[in-house]
Amino acid sequence: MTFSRPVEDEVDRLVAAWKQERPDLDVTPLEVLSRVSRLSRHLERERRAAFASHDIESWEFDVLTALRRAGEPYELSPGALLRATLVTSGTMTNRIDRLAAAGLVTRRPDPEDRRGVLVRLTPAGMHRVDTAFADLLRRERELLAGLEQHEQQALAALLRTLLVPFDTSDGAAH
Amino acid sequence: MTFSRPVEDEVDRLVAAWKQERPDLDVTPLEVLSRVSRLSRHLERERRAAFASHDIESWEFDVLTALRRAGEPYELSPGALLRATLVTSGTMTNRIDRLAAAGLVTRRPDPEDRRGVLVRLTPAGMHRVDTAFADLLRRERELLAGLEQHEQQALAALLRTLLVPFDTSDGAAH
DNA sequence: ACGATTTATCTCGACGTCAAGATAACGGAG
DNA sequence: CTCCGTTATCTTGACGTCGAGATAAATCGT
Repeated sequence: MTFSRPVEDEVDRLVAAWKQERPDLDVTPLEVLSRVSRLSRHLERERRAAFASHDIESWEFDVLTALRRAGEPYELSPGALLRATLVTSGTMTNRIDRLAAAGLVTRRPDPEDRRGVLVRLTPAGMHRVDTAFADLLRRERELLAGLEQHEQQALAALLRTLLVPFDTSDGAAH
Repeated sequence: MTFSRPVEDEVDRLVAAWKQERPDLDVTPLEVLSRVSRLSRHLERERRAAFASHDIESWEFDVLTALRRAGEPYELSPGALLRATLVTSGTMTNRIDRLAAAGLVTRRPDPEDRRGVLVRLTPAGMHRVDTAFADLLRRERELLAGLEQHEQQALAALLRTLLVPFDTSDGAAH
């Protein structure tokens, strides 16, 4: 059995400072949520660096992977894409415009709903995303190397509990 | 003893879709990291909503809390602030400008280093941040209500492990 | 059929962030 | 004391996102 050494991260210091300044408040929620926010920020930087070598940007990747995951014929509506990526509709329109200009997706009217359009991955987009994704997974595995398999599973399960309420009630962007 | 029901979040669906489309890849890193990113995004929305009622914005809060935590005399350099908030120097300059214009902080030259300046919380800024912080903690506690105390502690510990490498090697923004 | 409501997407202006570079001052080596 | 690399902050321009509103079509109740 290994005992955890007193290794501190920035959040430990942050919480200690609050206890000093506002001993009347219970700041334990920060132990979890502040770490989530900060880790996410660090991850975003890592992603950006990882993608730089593949000539792809973070936001492009998010959209292309959603289409890639959808499977044949790699086609989704803008609405489905914005729900998958947690951005607003204006943002998604803009993203699709730029991806189409880059030849990574095409846009065509939905034959079954004349309000809608369908966004489809091109072969070029497919190749781009598959290459970048493999590399991303490799780098992410390294970031998790500090945790045992079972710890990763436990962490995933705990995070899922927090996430379910958001993903159940419609967390759709407008 | 309670058995966990098969409650799914969006990441479960996302991982399942990848296994279908790319059975050759091991996508388990996403179980953790994708949840961190998505949860952070949801949290940011919650924060924005919470702050709306206090006439304060998310980015303002981040800067003001850093100063508040610092304790008497509630004064830090821009450099310290950008390290605390994980933004770049240009962003921080801009933020301080706007906070100063709003009368929530003041800026004065550092008497000991003529390159530097010191940013200090005003009484108005202090009041603003203390009110908003109490409310934020209340809301965050609700978000964590789905987890027992010991689960929250376990989650915090696991996240710390992932965070330490970033916070140890200088994760400073430029 | 008709009108009201909902849904899907796009338009546009305001805003915050980033990245790179400019400026100025510090601090150690010789 | 001077040179030079480093550090601290600010400036600037490009860019991506948001949020509110516009447009158009589908859906539902009567």
